[in-house]
Amino acid sequence: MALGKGYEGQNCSLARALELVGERWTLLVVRDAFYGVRRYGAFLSHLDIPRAVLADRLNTLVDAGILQRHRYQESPPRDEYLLTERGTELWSVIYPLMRWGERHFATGEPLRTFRHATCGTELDPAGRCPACGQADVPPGDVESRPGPGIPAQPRQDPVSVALRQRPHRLLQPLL
Amino acid sequence: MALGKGYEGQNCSLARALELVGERWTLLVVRDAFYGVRRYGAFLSHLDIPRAVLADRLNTLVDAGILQRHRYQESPPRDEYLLTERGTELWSVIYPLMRWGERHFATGEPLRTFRHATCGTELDPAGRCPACGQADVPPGDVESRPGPGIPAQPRQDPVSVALRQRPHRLLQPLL
DNA sequence: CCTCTCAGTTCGGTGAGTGAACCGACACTA
DNA sequence: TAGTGTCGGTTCACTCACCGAACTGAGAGG
Repeated sequence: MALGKGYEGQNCSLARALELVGERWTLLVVRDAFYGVRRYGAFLSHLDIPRAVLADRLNTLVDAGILQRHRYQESPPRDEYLLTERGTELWSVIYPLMRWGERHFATGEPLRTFRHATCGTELDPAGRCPACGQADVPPGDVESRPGPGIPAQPRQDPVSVALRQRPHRLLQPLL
Repeated sequence: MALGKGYEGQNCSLARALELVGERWTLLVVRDAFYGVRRYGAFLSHLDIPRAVLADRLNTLVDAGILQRHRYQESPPRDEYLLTERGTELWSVIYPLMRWGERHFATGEPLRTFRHATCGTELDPAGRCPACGQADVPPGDVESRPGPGIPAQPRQDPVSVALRQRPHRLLQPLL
């Protein structure tokens, strides 16, 4: 939500959630984190987001306990950004919103499909596995596959390429 | 999401959804529509949203087929804004986001609870009815009740007052 | 050294959000 | 028939978030 920050008048929990997650780009960053994107440069090239905005969003998400920084090398110091438990719970928001957008505003075939990794069945629009009957398939058990709708001029950044090449389990590192 | 408009680079359906629903205030307007708010003035006083922004969001939502205008009197001409089918489907996004905000950022007891109207059971965080086992309780079958956490200085606008006074079925007119 | 990469920060310009004032149609009252 | 109030906006000046391009700084590699 291209947004300012506060909704002070609103004492509703939705307003508080939107103060964090409703800013422009934020949910796309979180979605990429589900896809296994973990590094500044990967978010940057995949999202075409201004560098300053990305730095700000990552900091905000870390401060909110949605992402955590993890130092993966000391010299030069480099961090990656991983979803916390709190962040992982946003799957139940992101997935239905994705499916909603796909149903109503898609231009063709879906670009990605999501399956229950343990049984291979495609998830229903609410994120359940129709075969197992499992109610909330946790994102760690979801496999994302490239869908039938590949655009004419696909993006060439490393994240897009990796996502097109092979099925991939959510939350696992992509690159 | 205080946001600009486009995420052109992103061919993902999430980005397209966010172009509509990700702007600042938009999801709060839609939530109020679920609560049964239907008129410009009611949205205005309940949300404390700038008049111009509200007018813009209502137009955008109507153009996107999420709300529909309904002329309820001719002189002077007055419209109300009702959720379409497409808009109603956003319940599966709004409800989990509300519960997520409540779990992680609430300051006290919940302000509202949501029950399956036909059996009286409180919905689980995913929007299911634990008693009936009904998977997706449609918003029209959800009853919203004032919760235990009433703020010290409650809002006095008509919508807030009505929501505090009595249980109320979603999508039914509030005032 | 020189160059390259990575992860940011800085900075000037633009556009969305803000809030107060204004507007026009109509109803109600005296 | 003038005066007042309501409702649903529009207009306008201001600010602040976003934008993109340039810059920085630490380290790697040659």
